[in-house]
Amino acid sequence: MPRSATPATPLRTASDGYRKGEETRARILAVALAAFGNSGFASVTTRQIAREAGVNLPALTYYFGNKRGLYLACAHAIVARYREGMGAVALTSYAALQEPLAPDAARALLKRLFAALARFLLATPGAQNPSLFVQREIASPGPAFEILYAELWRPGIELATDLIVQTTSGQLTETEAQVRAVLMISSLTGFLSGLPVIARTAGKADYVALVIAALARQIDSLGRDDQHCADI
Amino acid sequence: MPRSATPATPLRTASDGYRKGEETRARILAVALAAFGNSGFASVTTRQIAREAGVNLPALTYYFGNKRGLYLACAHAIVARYREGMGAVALTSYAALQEPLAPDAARALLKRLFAALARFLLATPGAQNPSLFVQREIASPGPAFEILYAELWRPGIELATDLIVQTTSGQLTETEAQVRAVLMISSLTGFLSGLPVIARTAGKADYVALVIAALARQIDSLGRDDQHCADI
DNA sequence: GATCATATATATCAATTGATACAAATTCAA
DNA sequence: TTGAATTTGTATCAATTGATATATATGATC
Repeated sequence: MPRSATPATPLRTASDGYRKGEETRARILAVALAAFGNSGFASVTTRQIAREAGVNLPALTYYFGNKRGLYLACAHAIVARYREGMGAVALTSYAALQEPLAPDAARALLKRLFAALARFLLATPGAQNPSLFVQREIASPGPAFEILYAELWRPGIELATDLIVQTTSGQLTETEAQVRAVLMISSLTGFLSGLPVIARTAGKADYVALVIAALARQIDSLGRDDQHCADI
Repeated sequence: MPRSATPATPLRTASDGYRKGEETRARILAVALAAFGNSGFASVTTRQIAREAGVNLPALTYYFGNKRGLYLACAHAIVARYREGMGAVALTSYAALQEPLAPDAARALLKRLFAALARFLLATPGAQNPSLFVQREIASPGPAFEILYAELWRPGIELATDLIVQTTSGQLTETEAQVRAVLMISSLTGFLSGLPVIARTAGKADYVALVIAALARQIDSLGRDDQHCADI
Protein backbone atom coordinates (compact mmCIF):
# COMPACT_ATOMS: atom_id res chain seq x y z
CA MET A 1 0.00 0.00 0.00
CA PRO A 2 1.47 3.35 -0.96
CA ARG A 3 2.48 5.44 1.97
CA SER A 4 0.89 8.59 0.62
CA ALA A 5 -2.22 9.73 -1.19
CA THR A 6 -0.30 12.44 -3.04
CA PRO A 7 2.42 10.37 -4.61
CA ALA A 8 4.18 13.16 -6.52
CA THR A 9 5.82 14.37 -3.33
CA PRO A 10 5.40 11.48 -0.95
CA LEU A 11 5.35 12.22 2.72
CA ARG A 12 8.12 10.63 4.67
CA THR A 13 7.96 9.99 8.37
CA ALA A 14 10.52 11.95 10.32
CA SER A 15 12.16 8.84 11.67
CA ASP A 16 15.13 8.18 9.44
CA GLY A 17 14.51 4.48 9.48
CA TYR A 18 13.77 2.57 6.31
CA ARG A 19 16.50 4.36 4.46
CA LYS A 20 16.71 1.71 1.76
CA GLY A 21 13.53 3.00 0.17
CA GLU A 22 15.00 6.45 -0.19
CA GLU A 23 17.92 5.01 -2.11
CA THR A 24 15.62 3.09 -4.42
CA ARG A 25 13.59 6.22 -4.99
CA ALA A 26 16.73 8.17 -5.85
CA ARG A 27 17.90 5.45 -8.23
CA ILE A 28 14.58 5.44 -10.07
CA LEU A 29 14.64 9.24 -10.28
CA ALA A 30 18.15 9.31 -11.73
CA VAL A 31 17.27 6.74 -14.37
CA ALA A 32 14.05 8.56 -15.22
CA LEU A 33 15.81 11.89 -15.49
CA ALA A 34 18.28 10.51 -18.00
CA ALA A 35 15.65 8.62 -19.96
CA PHE A 36 13.08 11.41 -20.12
CA GLY A 37 15.80 13.93 -20.93
CA ASN A 38 17.05 11.83 -23.80
CA SER A 39 13.79 10.76 -25.36
CA GLY A 40 10.92 12.75 -23.92
CA PHE A 41 7.87 11.75 -21.93
CA ALA A 42 6.07 9.59 -24.44
CA SER A 43 9.09 7.74 -25.82
CA VAL A 44 10.08 6.32 -22.46
CA THR A 45 8.15 3.36 -21.07
CA THR A 46 7.73 2.74 -17.38
CA ARG A 47 9.05 -0.78 -17.85
CA GLN A 48 12.23 0.55 -19.40
CA ILE A 49 12.83 2.82 -16.41
CA ALA A 50 12.06 0.04 -13.96
CA ARG A 51 14.42 -2.34 -15.70
CA GLU A 52 17.28 0.14 -15.87
CA ALA A 53 16.77 1.07 -12.23
CA GLY A 54 16.78 -2.56 -11.20
CA VAL A 55 13.29 -2.51 -9.74
CA ASN A 56 9.96 -3.95 -10.81
CA LEU A 57 7.08 -2.09 -12.33
CA PRO A 58 4.87 -1.38 -9.30
CA ALA A 59 7.84 0.27 -7.60
CA LEU A 60 7.28 3.30 -9.80
CA THR A 61 3.67 3.50 -8.73
CA TYR A 62 4.69 3.00 -5.14
CA TYR A 63 7.16 5.87 -5.11
CA PHE A 64 5.75 8.30 -7.63
CA GLY A 65 2.09 7.45 -8.09
CA ASN A 66 2.18 7.20 -11.85
CA LYS A 67 4.28 8.01 -14.87
CA ARG A 68 3.26 11.64 -14.79
CA GLY A 69 4.19 11.90 -11.12
CA LEU A 70 7.63 10.52 -11.90
CA TYR A 71 8.01 13.05 -14.68
CA LEU A 72 7.02 15.89 -12.36
CA ALA A 73 9.45 14.63 -9.74
CA CYS A 74 12.16 14.84 -12.40
CA ALA A 75 11.22 18.45 -13.06
CA HIS A 76 11.41 19.30 -9.39
CA ALA A 77 14.79 17.59 -9.15
CA ILE A 78 16.01 19.65 -12.08
CA VAL A 79 14.88 22.87 -10.44
CA ALA A 80 16.73 21.87 -7.28
CA ARG A 81 19.86 21.08 -9.27
CA TYR A 82 19.74 24.45 -10.99
CA ARG A 83 19.31 26.21 -7.67
CA GLU A 84 22.29 24.33 -6.31
CA GLY A 85 24.50 25.18 -9.25
CA MET A 86 23.32 28.68 -10.12
CA GLY A 87 21.66 30.01 -6.99
CA ALA A 88 24.64 31.84 -5.58
CA VAL A 89 25.53 33.68 -8.78
CA ALA A 90 21.90 34.54 -9.45
CA LEU A 91 21.37 35.90 -5.96
CA THR A 92 24.44 38.11 -6.30
CA SER A 93 23.00 39.64 -9.46
CA TYR A 94 19.55 40.03 -7.93
CA ALA A 95 21.05 41.88 -4.99
CA ALA A 96 23.12 44.15 -7.22
CA LEU A 97 20.07 45.02 -9.33
CA GLN A 98 18.22 46.33 -6.28
CA GLU A 99 20.22 49.57 -6.45
CA PRO A 100 21.48 51.61 -9.42
CA LEU A 101 24.12 49.68 -11.32
CA ALA A 102 26.94 51.03 -13.48
CA PRO A 103 27.20 49.52 -16.99
CA ASP A 104 30.62 48.02 -16.36
CA ALA A 105 29.44 46.43 -13.13
CA ALA A 106 26.42 45.00 -14.89
CA ARG A 107 28.65 43.71 -17.65
CA ALA A 108 30.86 41.94 -15.16
CA LEU A 109 27.84 40.34 -13.52
CA LEU A 110 26.50 39.29 -16.89
CA LYS A 111 29.79 37.62 -17.76
CA ARG A 112 29.90 35.88 -14.45
CA LEU A 113 26.31 34.70 -14.85
CA PHE A 114 26.84 33.21 -18.27
CA ALA A 115 30.20 31.73 -17.37
CA ALA A 116 28.54 30.00 -14.43
CA LEU A 117 25.69 28.79 -16.63
CA ALA A 118 28.11 27.50 -19.24
CA ARG A 119 30.15 25.70 -16.64
CA PHE A 120 27.08 24.28 -14.97
CA LEU A 121 25.56 23.02 -18.22
CA LEU A 122 28.72 21.79 -19.90
CA ALA A 123 30.14 20.16 -16.80
CA THR A 124 27.17 17.88 -16.14
CA PRO A 125 27.65 14.63 -18.04
CA GLY A 126 25.30 14.09 -20.94
CA ALA A 127 22.83 11.59 -19.56
CA GLN A 128 22.24 13.50 -16.34
CA ASN A 129 22.25 16.90 -18.02
CA PRO A 130 18.99 18.70 -17.29
CA SER A 131 19.20 21.01 -20.29
CA LEU A 132 17.57 18.73 -22.82
CA PHE A 133 14.69 17.99 -20.46
CA VAL A 134 14.03 21.70 -19.98
CA GLN A 135 14.47 22.52 -23.66
CA ARG A 136 11.99 19.87 -24.68
CA GLU A 137 9.41 21.02 -22.16
CA ILE A 138 9.73 24.67 -23.20
CA ALA A 139 9.64 23.91 -26.91
CA SER A 140 6.52 21.75 -26.65
CA PRO A 141 4.82 22.10 -23.28
CA GLY A 142 4.16 18.88 -21.43
CA PRO A 143 3.18 17.95 -17.89
CA ALA A 144 6.11 19.81 -16.33
CA PHE A 145 5.91 23.02 -18.32
CA GLU A 146 4.44 25.24 -15.63
CA ILE A 147 7.07 24.23 -13.09
CA LEU A 148 10.04 24.73 -15.38
CA TYR A 149 8.68 27.92 -16.84
CA ALA A 150 7.90 29.54 -13.51
CA GLU A 151 11.00 28.31 -11.67
CA LEU A 152 13.68 28.41 -14.34
CA TRP A 153 12.77 29.99 -17.64
CA ARG A 154 11.06 33.17 -16.59
CA PRO A 155 13.42 34.11 -13.75
CA GLY A 156 16.44 33.31 -15.92
CA ILE A 157 15.29 35.38 -18.86
CA GLU A 158 14.25 38.26 -16.62
CA LEU A 159 17.56 38.33 -14.79
CA ALA A 160 19.60 38.27 -17.98
CA THR A 161 17.33 40.89 -19.54
CA ASP A 162 17.69 43.26 -16.61
CA LEU A 163 21.46 42.89 -16.61
CA ILE A 164 21.60 43.54 -20.34
CA VAL A 165 19.49 46.68 -19.94
CA GLN A 166 21.87 47.95 -17.29
CA THR A 167 24.93 46.97 -19.32
CA THR A 168 23.73 48.99 -22.27
CA SER A 169 22.73 51.96 -20.11
CA GLY A 170 19.18 51.68 -21.37
CA GLN A 171 20.18 51.96 -25.02
CA LEU A 172 18.17 48.81 -25.66
CA THR A 173 14.47 48.58 -25.04
CA GLU A 174 13.14 45.92 -22.73
CA THR A 175 12.06 43.84 -25.70
CA GLU A 176 15.39 44.22 -27.47
CA ALA A 177 17.24 43.21 -24.34
CA GLN A 178 14.93 40.24 -23.90
CA VAL A 179 15.66 39.09 -27.42
CA ARG A 180 19.39 39.24 -26.69
CA ALA A 181 18.87 37.32 -23.46
CA VAL A 182 16.89 34.55 -25.13
CA LEU A 183 19.40 34.37 -27.97
CA MET A 184 22.33 34.00 -25.59
CA ILE A 185 20.70 31.43 -23.35
CA SER A 186 19.38 29.49 -26.33
CA SER A 187 22.81 29.43 -27.88
CA LEU A 188 24.12 27.69 -24.79
CA THR A 189 21.41 25.08 -24.52
CA GLY A 190 21.44 24.56 -28.25
CA PHE A 191 25.17 24.13 -28.25
CA LEU A 192 24.76 21.49 -25.60
CA SER A 193 22.25 19.61 -27.72
CA GLY A 194 24.63 19.69 -30.62
CA LEU A 195 27.67 18.70 -28.61
CA PRO A 196 27.46 14.95 -29.24
CA VAL A 197 27.11 15.72 -32.91
CA ILE A 198 29.94 18.23 -32.87
CA ALA A 199 32.30 15.75 -31.28
CA ARG A 200 31.51 13.56 -34.27
CA THR A 201 33.54 15.78 -36.58
CA ALA A 202 35.79 17.89 -34.40
CA GLY A 203 37.63 16.07 -31.65
CA LYS A 204 37.33 16.56 -27.94
CA ALA A 205 38.30 20.13 -27.09
CA ASP A 206 37.90 22.37 -24.05
CA TYR A 207 34.52 23.55 -25.19
CA VAL A 208 33.76 25.14 -21.84
CA ALA A 209 36.55 27.68 -22.25
CA LEU A 210 35.70 28.28 -25.91
CA VAL A 211 32.03 28.85 -25.19
CA ILE A 212 32.73 31.14 -22.25
CA ALA A 213 35.15 33.14 -24.36
CA ALA A 214 32.63 33.50 -27.16
CA LEU A 215 29.90 34.62 -24.81
CA ALA A 216 32.23 37.05 -23.02
CA ARG A 217 33.14 38.62 -26.33
CA GLN A 218 29.49 38.92 -27.22
CA ILE A 219 28.77 40.57 -23.89
CA ASP A 220 31.66 42.95 -24.47
CA SER A 221 30.12 44.06 -27.74
CA LEU A 222 26.82 44.79 -26.02
CA GLY A 223 27.39 48.31 -24.77
CA ARG A 224 29.28 49.63 -27.75
CA ASP A 225 27.76 51.44 -30.68
CA ASP A 226 30.86 52.05 -32.79
CA GLN A 227 30.34 49.08 -35.04
CA HIS A 228 30.88 49.38 -38.73
CA CYS A 229 27.49 48.10 -39.65
CA ALA A 230 27.88 47.27 -43.30
CA ASP A 231 25.22 46.02 -45.64
CA ILE A 232 22.60 43.55 -44.65
CA MET B 1 -2.63 -3.10 -52.76
CA PRO B 2 0.14 -0.59 -52.40
CA ARG B 3 1.61 0.54 -55.64
CA SER B 4 5.18 0.17 -54.52
CA ALA B 5 7.38 -2.20 -52.56
CA THR B 6 9.50 0.69 -51.21
CA PRO B 7 6.82 2.83 -49.66
CA ALA B 8 9.07 5.56 -48.24
CA THR B 9 9.40 7.12 -51.66
CA PRO B 10 6.56 5.56 -53.63
CA LEU B 11 7.00 5.30 -57.35
CA ARG B 12 4.51 7.24 -59.35
CA THR B 13 3.72 6.49 -62.95
CA ALA B 14 4.72 9.29 -65.28
CA SER B 15 1.15 9.75 -66.47
CA ASP B 16 -0.33 12.52 -64.39
CA GLY B 17 -3.55 10.63 -63.99
CA TYR B 18 -4.93 9.80 -60.58
CA ARG B 19 -3.92 13.18 -59.26
CA LYS B 20 -6.28 12.97 -56.31
CA GLY B 21 -3.95 10.59 -54.57
CA GLU B 22 -1.11 13.07 -54.76
CA GLU B 23 -3.21 15.65 -52.98
CA THR B 24 -4.15 13.20 -50.26
CA ARG B 25 -0.50 12.29 -49.85
CA ALA B 26 0.44 15.94 -49.51
CA ARG B 27 -2.30 16.53 -46.96
CA ILE B 28 -1.12 13.63 -44.82
CA LEU B 29 2.46 14.85 -45.07
CA ALA B 30 1.56 18.36 -43.97
CA VAL B 31 -0.37 17.11 -40.97
CA ALA B 32 2.41 14.70 -40.05
CA LEU B 33 5.05 17.41 -40.34
CA ALA B 34 3.20 19.64 -37.92
CA ALA B 35 2.38 16.84 -35.50
CA PHE B 36 5.84 15.27 -35.45
CA GLY B 37 7.45 18.67 -35.18
CA ASN B 38 5.31 19.59 -32.22
CA SER B 39 5.44 16.38 -30.25
CA GLY B 40 8.08 14.08 -31.66
CA PHE B 41 7.92 10.66 -33.23
CA ALA B 42 6.62 8.62 -30.31
CA SER B 43 4.06 11.09 -29.01
CA VAL B 44 2.13 11.19 -32.24
CA THR B 45 -0.19 8.33 -33.12
CA THR B 46 -0.95 7.28 -36.63
CA ARG B 47 -4.66 7.52 -35.88
CA GLN B 48 -4.25 11.13 -34.80
CA ILE B 49 -2.54 12.00 -38.07
CA ALA B 50 -5.12 10.12 -40.09
CA ARG B 51 -7.99 11.86 -38.32
CA GLU B 52 -6.50 15.34 -38.72
CA ALA B 53 -5.75 14.67 -42.37
CA GLY B 54 -9.29 13.46 -42.98
CA VAL B 55 -8.28 9.98 -44.10
CA ASN B 56 -8.51 6.55 -42.56
CA LEU B 57 -5.73 4.57 -40.99
CA PRO B 58 -4.65 2.30 -43.85
CA ALA B 59 -4.16 5.38 -46.00
CA LEU B 60 -0.92 6.05 -44.14
CA THR B 61 0.30 2.55 -44.88
CA TYR B 62 -0.79 2.90 -48.47
CA TYR B 63 1.14 6.11 -49.07
CA PHE B 64 4.11 5.80 -46.74
CA GLY B 65 4.46 2.14 -45.82
CA ASN B 66 4.52 2.65 -42.10
CA LYS B 67 4.91 5.26 -39.41
CA ARG B 68 8.65 5.36 -39.83
CA GLY B 69 8.29 5.86 -43.55
CA LEU B 70 5.99 8.80 -42.95
CA TYR B 71 8.51 10.26 -40.55
CA LEU B 72 11.30 9.90 -43.08
CA ALA B 73 9.13 11.50 -45.74
CA CYS B 74 8.72 14.46 -43.39
CA ALA B 75 12.48 14.72 -43.07
CA HIS B 76 12.91 14.70 -46.83
CA ALA B 77 10.23 17.37 -47.17
CA ILE B 78 12.06 19.50 -44.62
CA VAL B 79 15.31 19.20 -46.52
CA ALA B 80 13.52 20.25 -49.69
CA ARG B 81 11.96 23.22 -47.91
CA TYR B 82 15.33 24.33 -46.60
CA ARG B 83 16.84 24.05 -50.05
CA GLU B 84 14.04 26.13 -51.45
CA GLY B 85 14.41 28.84 -48.83
CA MET B 86 18.15 28.88 -48.28
CA GLY B 87 19.66 27.31 -51.37
CA ALA B 88 20.35 30.52 -53.27
CA VAL B 89 22.09 32.30 -50.40
CA ALA B 90 24.08 29.21 -49.51
CA LEU B 91 25.24 28.69 -53.09
CA THR B 92 26.41 32.30 -53.29
CA SER B 93 28.56 31.76 -50.22
CA TYR B 94 29.87 28.44 -51.48
CA ALA B 95 30.91 30.04 -54.73
CA ALA B 96 32.62 32.95 -53.00
CA LEU B 97 34.56 30.58 -50.74
CA GLN B 98 36.10 28.85 -53.75
CA GLU B 99 38.56 31.71 -54.16
CA PRO B 100 40.39 33.90 -51.59
CA LEU B 101 37.91 36.05 -49.71
CA ALA B 102 38.49 39.37 -47.98
CA PRO B 103 37.30 39.61 -44.34
CA ASP B 104 34.76 42.32 -45.10
CA ALA B 105 33.34 40.35 -47.99
CA ALA B 106 33.09 37.26 -45.81
CA ARG B 107 31.41 39.32 -43.11
CA ALA B 108 28.83 40.59 -45.56
CA LEU B 109 28.12 37.06 -46.74
CA LEU B 110 27.81 35.89 -43.16
CA LYS B 111 25.30 38.60 -42.38
CA ARG B 112 23.31 37.79 -45.45
CA LEU B 113 23.35 34.08 -44.61
CA PHE B 114 22.06 34.56 -41.07
CA ALA B 115 19.55 37.19 -42.08
CA ALA B 116 18.16 34.75 -44.62
CA LEU B 117 18.10 31.96 -42.07
CA ALA B 118 16.35 34.16 -39.53
CA ARG B 119 13.78 35.25 -42.08
CA PHE B 120 13.25 31.71 -43.28
CA LEU B 121 12.80 30.30 -39.79
CA LEU B 122 10.82 33.13 -38.26
CA ALA B 123 8.56 33.63 -41.25
CA THR B 124 7.26 30.06 -41.38
CA PRO B 125 4.19 29.74 -39.16
CA GLY B 126 4.66 27.71 -36.01
CA ALA B 127 2.93 24.47 -36.87
CA GLN B 128 4.66 24.11 -40.22
CA ASN B 129 8.02 25.32 -38.98
CA PRO B 130 10.67 22.70 -39.62
CA SER B 131 13.05 23.93 -36.94
CA LEU B 132 11.62 22.01 -34.02
CA PHE B 133 11.60 18.79 -36.01
CA VAL B 134 15.28 19.20 -36.87
CA GLN B 135 16.23 20.31 -33.38
CA ARG B 136 14.58 17.29 -31.84
CA GLU B 137 16.26 14.90 -34.23
CA ILE B 138 19.71 16.41 -33.67
CA ALA B 139 19.35 16.55 -29.89
CA SER B 140 18.25 12.93 -29.62
CA PRO B 141 18.80 11.03 -32.85
CA GLY B 142 15.80 9.20 -34.22
CA PRO B 143 14.91 7.57 -37.51
CA ALA B 144 15.64 10.70 -39.54
CA PHE B 145 18.91 11.72 -37.95
CA GLU B 146 21.24 10.66 -40.73
CA ILE B 147 19.24 12.52 -43.35
CA LEU B 148 19.00 15.78 -41.43
CA TYR B 149 22.58 15.62 -40.24
CA ALA B 150 24.05 14.96 -43.66
CA GLU B 151 21.77 17.28 -45.60
CA LEU B 152 21.27 20.19 -43.21
CA TRP B 153 23.33 20.22 -40.05
CA ARG B 154 26.78 19.40 -41.33
CA PRO B 155 26.69 21.58 -44.45
CA GLY B 156 25.19 24.44 -42.49
CA ILE B 157 27.76 24.33 -39.73
CA GLU B 158 30.59 23.93 -42.20
CA LEU B 159 29.49 26.86 -44.31
CA ALA B 160 29.10 29.18 -41.34
CA THR B 161 32.41 28.00 -39.90
CA ASP B 162 34.28 28.68 -43.12
CA LEU B 163 32.75 32.14 -43.42
CA ILE B 164 33.67 32.93 -39.81
CA VAL B 165 37.25 31.82 -40.39
CA GLN B 166 37.49 34.13 -43.39
CA THR B 167 35.81 36.98 -41.54
CA THR B 168 38.35 36.81 -38.75
CA SER B 169 41.27 36.47 -41.16
CA GLY B 170 42.21 33.19 -39.56
CA GLN B 171 42.48 34.64 -36.07
CA LEU B 172 40.19 31.88 -34.89
CA THR B 173 41.06 28.22 -35.15
CA GLU B 174 38.74 25.91 -37.00
CA THR B 175 37.37 24.63 -33.70
CA GLU B 176 36.85 28.12 -32.30
CA ALA B 177 35.04 29.17 -35.43
CA GLN B 178 32.91 26.06 -35.31
CA VAL B 179 31.90 26.85 -31.75
CA ARG B 180 30.83 30.32 -32.82
CA ALA B 181 28.89 28.87 -35.73
CA VAL B 182 27.02 26.38 -33.59
CA LEU B 183 26.32 29.03 -30.97
CA MET B 184 24.86 31.41 -33.53
CA ILE B 185 22.73 28.83 -35.29
CA SER B 186 21.56 27.38 -32.00
CA SER B 187 20.59 30.79 -30.74
CA LEU B 188 18.26 31.14 -33.71
CA THR B 189 16.61 27.76 -33.43
CA GLY B 190 16.43 28.07 -29.67
CA PHE B 191 14.86 31.49 -29.97
CA LEU B 192 12.26 29.98 -32.22
CA SER B 193 11.44 27.31 -29.69
CA GLY B 194 11.03 29.95 -27.03
CA LEU B 195 8.99 32.27 -29.16
CA PRO B 196 5.55 31.04 -28.06
CA VAL B 197 6.72 31.38 -24.49
CA ILE B 198 8.22 34.81 -25.08
CA ALA B 199 5.01 36.10 -26.55
CA ARG B 200 3.44 35.08 -23.26
CA THR B 201 5.14 37.93 -21.43
CA ALA B 202 6.23 40.41 -24.07
CA GLY B 203 3.69 41.27 -26.71
CA LYS B 204 3.93 40.68 -30.41
CA ALA B 205 6.91 42.57 -31.77
CA ASP B 206 8.89 42.50 -35.01
CA TYR B 207 11.16 39.79 -33.72
CA VAL B 208 12.59 39.14 -37.17
CA ALA B 209 14.16 42.58 -37.32
CA LEU B 210 15.34 42.40 -33.72
CA VAL B 211 16.95 39.02 -34.16
CA ILE B 212 18.63 39.99 -37.42
CA ALA B 213 19.97 43.14 -35.79
CA ALA B 214 21.34 41.21 -32.83
CA LEU B 215 23.02 38.67 -35.05
CA ALA B 216 24.47 41.37 -37.31
CA ARG B 217 25.96 43.12 -34.32
CA GLN B 218 27.44 39.84 -33.15
CA ILE B 219 28.94 39.26 -36.57
CA ASP B 220 30.37 42.76 -36.54
CA SER B 221 32.17 42.03 -33.31
CA LEU B 222 33.74 38.93 -34.82
CA GLY B 223 36.77 40.33 -36.53
CA ARG B 224 37.72 42.90 -33.91
CA ASP B 225 40.19 42.34 -31.10
CA ASP B 226 40.01 45.70 -29.36
CA GLN B 227 37.58 44.58 -26.71
CA HIS B 228 38.05 45.61 -23.12
CA CYS B 229 37.96 42.12 -21.75
CA ALA B 230 37.33 42.67 -18.09
CA ASP B 231 37.15 40.05 -15.40
CA ILE B 232 35.52 36.74 -15.89
C1' DG C 1 9.92 -12.93 19.33
C1' DA C 2 5.49 -10.30 18.24
C1' DT C 3 3.72 -6.84 15.44
C1' DC C 4 3.10 -3.42 12.29
C1' DA C 5 4.78 -0.14 8.80
C1' DT C 6 7.70 -0.24 4.89
C1' DA C 7 9.40 -2.26 0.75
C1' DT C 8 9.58 -5.60 -3.16
C1' DA C 9 7.69 -9.16 -6.22
C1' DT C 10 4.06 -11.88 -9.23
C1' DA C 11 0.32 -11.96 -12.17
C1' DT C 12 -2.97 -9.71 -14.65
C1' DC C 13 -6.28 -6.17 -16.71
C1' DA C 14 -8.15 -2.71 -19.88
C1' DA C 15 -6.87 0.53 -23.27
C1' DT C 16 -4.11 1.98 -26.96
C1' DT C 17 -1.11 1.34 -30.80
C1' DG C 18 0.87 0.08 -35.33
C1' DA C 19 -0.27 -2.77 -38.77
C1' DT C 20 -2.93 -5.89 -41.93
C1' DA C 21 -6.50 -8.59 -44.54
C1' DC C 22 -9.95 -7.62 -47.43
C1' DA C 23 -13.93 -5.35 -49.50
C1' DA C 24 -15.86 -1.29 -51.90
C1' DA C 25 -15.47 2.77 -54.58
C1' DT C 26 -13.29 5.78 -57.79
C1' DT C 27 -10.52 7.12 -61.82
C1' DC C 28 -8.65 6.80 -66.23
C1' DA C 29 -7.52 4.41 -70.72
C1' DA C 30 -9.09 1.40 -74.38
C1' DT D 1 -18.97 0.60 -71.69
C1' DT D 2 -15.47 -2.37 -70.17
C1' DG D 3 -11.77 -3.31 -67.43
C1' DA D 4 -7.80 -2.62 -64.87
C1' DA D 5 -5.24 0.25 -61.86
C1' DT D 6 -5.66 3.37 -58.20
C1' DT D 7 -7.75 5.01 -54.07
C1' DT D 8 -10.67 4.75 -49.96
C1' DG D 9 -13.19 2.20 -46.33
C1' DT D 10 -14.38 -1.66 -42.65
C1' DA D 11 -13.07 -4.88 -39.39
C1' DT D 12 -9.71 -6.94 -36.85
C1' DC D 13 -5.15 -8.72 -34.94
C1' DA D 14 -1.04 -9.05 -32.04
C1' DA D 15 1.93 -6.44 -29.20
C1' DT D 16 2.79 -2.96 -26.01
C1' DT D 17 1.61 0.15 -22.39
C1' DG D 18 0.24 2.19 -17.89
C1' DA D 19 -1.77 0.69 -14.01
C1' DT D 20 -3.59 -2.40 -10.23
C1' DA D 21 -4.84 -6.27 -7.07
C1' DT D 22 -2.47 -9.01 -4.22
C1' DA D 23 1.03 -11.75 -2.08
C1' DT D 24 5.61 -11.90 0.04
C1' DA D 25 9.72 -10.08 2.17
C1' DT D 26 12.30 -6.77 4.97
C1' DG D 27 13.14 -3.61 8.71
C1' DA D 28 12.01 -1.19 13.14
C1' DT D 29 10.00 -0.91 17.71
C1' DC D 30 8.22 -2.93 21.72
